[in-house]
Amino acid sequence: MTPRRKTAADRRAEIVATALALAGEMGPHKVTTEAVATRIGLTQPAIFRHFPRKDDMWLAVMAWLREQLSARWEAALAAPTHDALGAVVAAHLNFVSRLPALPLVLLSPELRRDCAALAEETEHLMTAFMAALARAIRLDQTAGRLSDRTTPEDAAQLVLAVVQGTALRWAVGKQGFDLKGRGMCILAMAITGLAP
Amino acid sequence: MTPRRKTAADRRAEIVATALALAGEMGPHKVTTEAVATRIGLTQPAIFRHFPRKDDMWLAVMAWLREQLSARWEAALAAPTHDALGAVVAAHLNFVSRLPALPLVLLSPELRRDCAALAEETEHLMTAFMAALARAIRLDQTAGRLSDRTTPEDAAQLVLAVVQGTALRWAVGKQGFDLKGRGMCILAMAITGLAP
DNA sequence: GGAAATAGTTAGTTATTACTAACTAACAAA
DNA sequence: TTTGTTAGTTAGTAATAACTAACTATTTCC
Repeated sequence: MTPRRKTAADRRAEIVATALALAGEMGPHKVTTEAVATRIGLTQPAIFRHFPRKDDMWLAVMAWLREQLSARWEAALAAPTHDALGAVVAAHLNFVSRLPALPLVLLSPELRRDCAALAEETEHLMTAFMAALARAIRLDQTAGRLSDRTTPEDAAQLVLAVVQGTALRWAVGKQGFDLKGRGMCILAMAITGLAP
Repeated sequence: MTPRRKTAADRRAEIVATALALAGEMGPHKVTTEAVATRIGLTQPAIFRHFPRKDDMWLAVMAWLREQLSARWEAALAAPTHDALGAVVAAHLNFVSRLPALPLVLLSPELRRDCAALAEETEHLMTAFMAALARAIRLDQTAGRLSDRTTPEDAAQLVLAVVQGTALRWAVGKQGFDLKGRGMCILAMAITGLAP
């Protein structure tokens, strides 16, 4: 087997994408360097030319996720809309729908076990998401679409819990329902509230 | 090292407790039979006298969790209170506070990877929790403490997402905040709603 | 076209970990 | 006291998976 050579940058990107895909299919822990390599059509040690430690591969995955996600949050916040919070959450859920691995990778204690840097990266990602949610909520509050009896930061905690809880149940339950549909519906309930 | 012999039932219980403790300390995946055995003070193959496959150990863990949790949910539902939903959620969070492993074990894709029985058990546990939440919500609805514009089942999805999302963030974030306090606070927001 | 750089290969090492085989020692009942 | 049952041991196997060393082949640049 002699595959076409690619530039290191292309190959790195390919490895990152493959790791994410495999994580979605069989859980982050089952993503071995062997599995990644054979899916791409390489031999296993080839992975180590691009990522000296396996953890470096996961770090690259996290970096990619962070880029992608924050780009989408920003786009949703920038677009003029009558529902900033809904736009951000919808953008997020849309992206996650196509990447079942995301909640698993983000929240996998397996991956964080020895690699402190990885744990930090996921913390960053979550706080960045919280910040985006808080910004959206503030926008909606000043527009009078959301109440300002709670601070944007507190409200963001509620929304984050709703989104992550739903996404995780969707991911571990083998994607048994429409994530975006259900997620937006639950968010609507959280906005309306359960009180009479 | 010749430890006191225990009855098989006692030893099984000890192994289950130890597995849970270790899962909380270093993640479910790091819970090897060796780690469990040495913490107890046994040799590694002794584990296999009590659980022929390692998966059987996790199944026993799940069964124990299910017993404990449903007992607490039932107790909370049975006790006369002016806030059934709050009581159930508080009981749940109280229990989880003392067992950081619970969200990890419940939602770990690692554990479910090959063992279908384990995946089923966790499904059961989650649906049982949903059912308990729905019952509590129905009680509060008929008492006029919650609105009945949403079905108890739909509302339970919101509460489940809130509880699981919060618990998971607490567990992976190394228990960096007071789970019960924060959780009840977020639940209160979900009940009040974010709308003006 | 030749040389340097580099993507990739083959062949292996080391560590970990679930699991087994065969034996031993404690306990319980006759 | 003896005898069967069973909790536990020691020693070892097979498989997996991260990582390394040394070599090869394909680009790219002069």
